[in-house]
Amino acid sequence: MAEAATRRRGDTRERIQEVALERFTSNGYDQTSLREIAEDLGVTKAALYYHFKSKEEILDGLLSSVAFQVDELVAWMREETPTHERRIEMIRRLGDITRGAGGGVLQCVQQNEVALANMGRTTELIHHMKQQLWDAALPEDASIEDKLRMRMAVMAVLVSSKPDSDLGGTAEDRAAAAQVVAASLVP
Amino acid sequence: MAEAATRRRGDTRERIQEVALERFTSNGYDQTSLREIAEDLGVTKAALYYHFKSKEEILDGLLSSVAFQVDELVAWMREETPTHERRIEMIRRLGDITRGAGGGVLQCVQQNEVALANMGRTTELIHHMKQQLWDAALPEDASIEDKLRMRMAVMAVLVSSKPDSDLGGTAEDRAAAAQVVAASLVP
DNA sequence: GTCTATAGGATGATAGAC
DNA sequence: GTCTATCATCCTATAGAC
Repeated sequence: MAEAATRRRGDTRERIQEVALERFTSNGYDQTSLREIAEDLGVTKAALYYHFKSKEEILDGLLSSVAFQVDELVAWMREETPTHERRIEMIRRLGDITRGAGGGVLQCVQQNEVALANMGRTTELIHHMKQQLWDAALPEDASIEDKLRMRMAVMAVLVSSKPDSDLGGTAEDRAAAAQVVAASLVP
Repeated sequence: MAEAATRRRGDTRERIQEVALERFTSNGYDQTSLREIAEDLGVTKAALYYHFKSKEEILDGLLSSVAFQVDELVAWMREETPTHERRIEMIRRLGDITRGAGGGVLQCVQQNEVALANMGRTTELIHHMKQQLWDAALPEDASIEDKLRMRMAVMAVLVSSKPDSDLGGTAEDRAAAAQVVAASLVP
């Protein structure tokens, strides 16, 4: 059977993050209580507090894992001056991150935009991540239209990778369509 | 001085909706308590319950005001079979709604997507509104790419009308850029 | 229409036993 | 590492006086 069904002692921290990410994304950060997460895992709330010192820290743990991947992408982008082709490759790599391990975190961030917009450290982390991406992709004096195009290209990738997207088709179909649309958007 | 500063007795219902919309949009629906709204208005929580029978009903009131405008747009769209030009005009009209009276509601819906995704009646209302828009704009057998294009065009309009958008420029600049980008997206 | 007062419950978080 | 028990706080919502 699936390994997810086994008890998996010793990696409770990871299991907490898994369940939390899933619920934060589908039900929302605010609407997900620690009680729910604990019950899902078959432990008590108090157990969660042994692994994380607050609810926000559970989210921060998830964020920093993907922040590392975004930092790598930004660093790669900064190796050369950005061209149209390079920006397209950047979107492609972002798609890989979104579909890869921990990519659900980006979904989670997008789905909870407002909820995470007034949360101190978490908000700063997200804002910094986005800012770096935009700065690496476009010159600072880029036109409003180009900035908007770049943001929409990124959103196309995120929207299309939503599992319950009402676009239809398989995940692969949607990812392919997203790349085509994104390519036509990127300045 | 501004009329907003005057006491305006007798339209408490509207004032509640104004304040609620503002806070739902900027701070999030879940993170906005009725206590905050009441204090903002200089009344007590109990007073809110005289005008609305629940928190959700405050939101529903806002939603139905914009649902009417969307219904009109859908009806107009259905007068003729949709063409590229007609879809562009649809996006333009949607932009008018977004910037016009009650357009903030669309912002609010977008900003609180997850929070409003599991709320019974409210969720249905939103889902129905979106579904009608997509159905009116595209044939039901449209390709995934075309569906995605249409959705991104709408999102471009919404993103650009966000007041605190980090795109820079005036609201008019951003609206103009959004129309250009949307036009290049619409199938 | 607006108030005071309060019910009734959920939540994030902590203390301390095992 | 996980538990029981509990705290303090906040929330939505209601009852009833004015």
